[in-house]
Amino acid sequence: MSRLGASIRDVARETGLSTATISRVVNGGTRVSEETRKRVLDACARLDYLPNPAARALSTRRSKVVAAIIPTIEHSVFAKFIAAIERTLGLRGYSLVLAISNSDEAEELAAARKLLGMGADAFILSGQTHSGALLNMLAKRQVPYAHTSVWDPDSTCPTVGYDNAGLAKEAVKHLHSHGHRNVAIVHGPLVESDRTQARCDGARSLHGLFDTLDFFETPLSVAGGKACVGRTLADGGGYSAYLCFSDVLALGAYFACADAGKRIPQDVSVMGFDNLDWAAEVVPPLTTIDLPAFGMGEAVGAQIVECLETNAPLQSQLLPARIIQRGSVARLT
Amino acid sequence: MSRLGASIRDVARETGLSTATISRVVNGGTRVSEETRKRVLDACARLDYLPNPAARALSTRRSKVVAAIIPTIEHSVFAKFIAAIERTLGLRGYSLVLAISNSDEAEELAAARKLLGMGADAFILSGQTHSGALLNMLAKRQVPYAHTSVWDPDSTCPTVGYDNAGLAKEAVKHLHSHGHRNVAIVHGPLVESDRTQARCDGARSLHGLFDTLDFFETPLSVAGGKACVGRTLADGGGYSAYLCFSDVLALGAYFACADAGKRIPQDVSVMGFDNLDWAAEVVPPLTTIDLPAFGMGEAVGAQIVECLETNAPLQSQLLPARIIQRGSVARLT
DNA sequence: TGTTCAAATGTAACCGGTTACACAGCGCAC
DNA sequence: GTGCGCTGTGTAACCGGTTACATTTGAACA
Repeated sequence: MSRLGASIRDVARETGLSTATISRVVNGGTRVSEETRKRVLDACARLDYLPNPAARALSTRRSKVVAAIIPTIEHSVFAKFIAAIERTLGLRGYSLVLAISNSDEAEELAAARKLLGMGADAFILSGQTHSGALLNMLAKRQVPYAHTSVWDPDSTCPTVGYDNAGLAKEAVKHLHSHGHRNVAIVHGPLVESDRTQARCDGARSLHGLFDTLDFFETPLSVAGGKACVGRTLADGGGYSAYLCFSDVLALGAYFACADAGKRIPQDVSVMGFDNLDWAAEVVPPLTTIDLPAFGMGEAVGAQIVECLETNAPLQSQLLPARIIQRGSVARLT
Repeated sequence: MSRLGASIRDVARETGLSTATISRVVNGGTRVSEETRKRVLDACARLDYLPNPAARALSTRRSKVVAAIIPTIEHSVFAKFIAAIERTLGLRGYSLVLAISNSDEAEELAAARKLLGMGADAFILSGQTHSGALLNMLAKRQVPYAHTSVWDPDSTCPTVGYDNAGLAKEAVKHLHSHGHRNVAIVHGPLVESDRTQARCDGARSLHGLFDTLDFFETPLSVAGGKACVGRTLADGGGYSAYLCFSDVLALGAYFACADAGKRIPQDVSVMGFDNLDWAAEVVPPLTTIDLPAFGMGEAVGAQIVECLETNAPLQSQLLPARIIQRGSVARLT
C-alpha cells in the first residue's frame, strides 16, 4: 500500500500548511481559501499524493468498500449483475469486493467473515435464505445488507429483485394460453437456490390448468439441460413444451432437440428464463423472460451507497420483468 | 466497519493482558504461553472480536487485498478466471477487488487509481498493453502486478497466460491439415484486445499456406459472430472453414449456418477458441482450443500471494493450451 | 477605538492495531 | 553467587489520516 507514496505531512511540509488544511482541501474543501486550495492541489499533483486508505478508514470508520457474495459468477446473469454493481459503486467512489459462495451456506459465512474482516461497509447477498450466524454477525455490527434476485415485500430484510413465483406463473400461463397442456419444467438444483424453489412453487400452484405438469431437476448448465431434455425426449414423455428456468438450460434443450431430430417449435416448444444476450440469436429465437440483471445491480448499488451516505434505510424494490415473445413457442390450435 | 465490534483493548481488558499479547496470539502467536493463548482466544470468541482491518493495514502497510482489472466480466472466460482468482486468494486469506475497464485505457487508469486509493497490495491486469501512466503509477509505489491472458517471455513485466500467436498458428495449421484452403477468420475488435491482435498476427503469418485467408472483425458476441458469418455466407464467400477467435463467435456461426441452411461440418467447418462449458454440447460438438482460464487464475493468484508474502519476484508463466478435436471440422479429401 | 464575529488555519487527540525494545523471572553453567 | 540466555509479557511509539477545538486575522459596526 503506497509504501513509497507521499503522505499528508509531506504535502503539508511542501506547502507550509498544516495537515488539517491539506485534509480539508482533499475532502470537499470546506473553509479553505481559494488560493490555498490551489496551492495544495498543485502540491498534491506534484508529489503524486494519494491519501492512505487505511488511515482514512481508521479515522472515519468507513472503508467505502461494499461486499457482494454470489453463488457463482459463471452464469451470465450474475456476471451482468456484478458488472452493474461495480459500475454503480465505482461512479460514486466505492469499490466492490467479491466473494463466491458456490451456493454453500458455510462458504458464504466464511466469506462474509473474511469480507467483514476486510472492512466492508455493506453487504449484497444473493437470494433470501442465509445462515442465521451470517445475519447475526451483520446485525450485531450494524452493517447494512440487501438480498437480491428476490422480491418479498413481507421480508424483514430489504429485498431488491423480481417476483420469482409470479414470473413463473406468468410463464406457465403463457404456455397455457398457447394451448399447451403437457408441459415439462426443467430447473436447476433446488437446494442451491431459493429462487429456483420459488419459481417451482409458483408454477406448481397452477398445475390444475394442465393435463401434466412435470418437474425435472438437473445441473444448471447447457449440459444439464441437454441431458435432461434428451432423456425425456427419448422416454417419449410427450410434452408439447419445455419451460426452462434458465436460458442456459433452454440452450441445452435446443441441442437435445437437434440430437433427437425434433424441430422447435414445430415439434416441441421451448421457453427460457433470463433473456441472455444470445437469446434473440438462437434459431429459432428464444421466447423467454427478461430479467433485469443489470438494472438490479444498479438498483442495489445505488441504494447501498445512499444508505451509507445518508443513513437512509434500505428498501425493498421490485424490478420489472416481462415475457419476451420470440419464435420458440408454438401456438397449438 | 464494525462500528460496534470489540477492539483489541476490550480483549486486553477482559483478559487482564496487554494489547501486545492479544495481538501476538491473534497473529501467528509466537512467544505466547499455551495457557494465555487459550485465555485470549476464548475472550476473542466471547466478545466476537474481529481485528479492525484499517488499523491493521495502517500498521503493517498491507491490506491483503489484490485488485484485478478486466475488460469485461460478461465473457465466461473472464468469469472463470475471476472465479479462480477469488478462490485462490480467499484460500490464502486475501480478498479480491474487482474493476471493469470496458477495454478502455482511460477507464482502466481511473480504476487503478481508485483501487490503489483503496489500498490494493497488488494488481492483476488483462493483456499486455496498458497506459504508461498506469504502469508508472504502480512502479513508483512498487506495487507488484502481472499481465494475464498473454505470455511473452521477452516482456519486462511478468506475463502469465498462453501464447496467443502460437495457438492461432496451431489452429490454422489444424485446418490446413484437414485440407482447408479457403478460410475465414472471425475475431473481435482489434483495438480492444492485444490478444486478438496477437492471434491475428499469428494466423496471418501462415497465410502462405492458403488460397485465401480472410479476416473479419465483428463485435465479440453471439450476435456479432452470427451477423458476420451470415454476411459472408450470403455473399457466397466460399470459405470451407471459419476459424472463430472465441467460442462465442463460433456459436454465432452455428446459428448463421442454421439460418442459411448450411450443415456443419458437411457444408462448412467451424472452429472455436476458448473451450467454454457448452462447447462439447452444441450440435455438432465444437472443435476448439482449450484455454486454461481457471488454471490461469489459480496461477496468478498463487504467484501474487507468494510475492506479497515472501517478496519473491513474479515470474512469467506459460500455461498449457491445446486443440480439442470434436465434430465441427470436416476433413476434406 | 473597542467590540464582535466570521473566515482561515493550526494544534493535537484519536481511530485500533503492530512491534521494537525493555524487562521480569527462571534455569543452568561456572 | 554471578552471569548468561531464554521465555513470556508489558510499554509506548508509530502507521497516516480526520476533526473538535483553539487561535489568528481582518472586516464590520457602534
